[in-house]
Amino acid sequence: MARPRSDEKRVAILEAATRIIVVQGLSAPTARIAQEAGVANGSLFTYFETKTDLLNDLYLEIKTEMASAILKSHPTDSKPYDEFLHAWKNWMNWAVAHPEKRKALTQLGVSDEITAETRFSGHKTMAPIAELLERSRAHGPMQKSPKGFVVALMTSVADATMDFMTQDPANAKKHSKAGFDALWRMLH
Amino acid sequence: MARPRSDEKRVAILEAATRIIVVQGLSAPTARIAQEAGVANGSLFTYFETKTDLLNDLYLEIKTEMASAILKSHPTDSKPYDEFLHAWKNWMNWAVAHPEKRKALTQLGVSDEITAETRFSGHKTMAPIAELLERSRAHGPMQKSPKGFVVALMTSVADATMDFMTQDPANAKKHSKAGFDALWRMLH
DNA sequence: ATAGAATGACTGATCAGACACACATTTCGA
DNA sequence: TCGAAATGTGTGTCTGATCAGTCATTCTAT
Repeated sequence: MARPRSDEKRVAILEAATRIIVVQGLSAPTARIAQEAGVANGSLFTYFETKTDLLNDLYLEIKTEMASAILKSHPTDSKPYDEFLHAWKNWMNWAVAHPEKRKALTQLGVSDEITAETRFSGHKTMAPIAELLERSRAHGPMQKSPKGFVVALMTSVADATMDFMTQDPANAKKHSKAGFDALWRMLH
Repeated sequence: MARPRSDEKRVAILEAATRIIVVQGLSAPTARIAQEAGVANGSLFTYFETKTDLLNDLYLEIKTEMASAILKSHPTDSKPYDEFLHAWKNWMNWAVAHPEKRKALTQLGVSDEITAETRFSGHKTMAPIAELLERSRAHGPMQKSPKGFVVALMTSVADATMDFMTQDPANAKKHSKAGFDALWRMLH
């Protein structure tokens, strides 16, 4: 059998794309991404049919990684508060550890290159976190609001918190707690 | 270069840009914008030196309009709650009445075409609203958090609320109140 | 008559993607 | 065991399309 199309290079391209997108935006030339990945620009298209495919794959890859980071070593039998706080800390830690992935994800998220299907898959990876949120707001003032609205509020508070942590890393821990407390107050 | 004669055409171009950007994104050709505005593509450049200038002007124009809509008929001698709720309602009404401007503003806000100066000017127009927020959180649990963080949280909750109202207009009023209550809980 | 506004064909630059080829690995016949 | 054909991966030059911005010219108001 011929050497399999290496998954390593695919990953290298995705990582290169992340780095380039952060500084050049989504209009970064594929040739620049290929160069950064140490691959010929023609080769890029043997791994991804089109630039759009590359961007969609990247979006999903990062979102999936983020979701699994949030659920890392998740305590199953704890109180909602502890469960949720644990997930929140994981989330914020991931954001601080991977600012470039988060930045790329933000750019991809508002791009119209990302298809509805891709967004839907992305949402599905966040389903366990949404479930956690459901349990946390079960008896609070938002129990009558649509689930999607509460999820949107949580996400937006998380995003704002992550932005601020990235911008002022010295007080990251403090901001993380303040953001969580603010969210918790919102739900109770 | 030639100086523009009519401010009307400048406005027409900005409005056309809003409409086109909503459906085509920021990569929409200037020729398309000019066409929508009923102007020759060369003429566009007698009103705006470059495409980047056009986008920056548009960002500021919309942001300024939004800020003044929020402060419309603002009650000066009321309690913080009433003042803030009034401003919130204005904000949400503006968003529902001008979904395309909001959409364009969102796109422009994340674009790297918008300069730091432009963003700074944009923030300045929101200063009165930030001031209002300051009064509303004066004695709450967030009084120790940096002003910028609290503003960011408010903005993100507002954005999420506006998104949901636009997406589910039938229950817009309900969502508006739910969003405000959530924000108020966050601050108290 | 003239100054400045408006025009639209044109240009140079950029970029996604194609394509023809080079090269590595596996298969297979003798 | 060995060489060569077959199979499939990787390359980089090339091309057609797109687009921001230019400029020689025309229009319009006074």
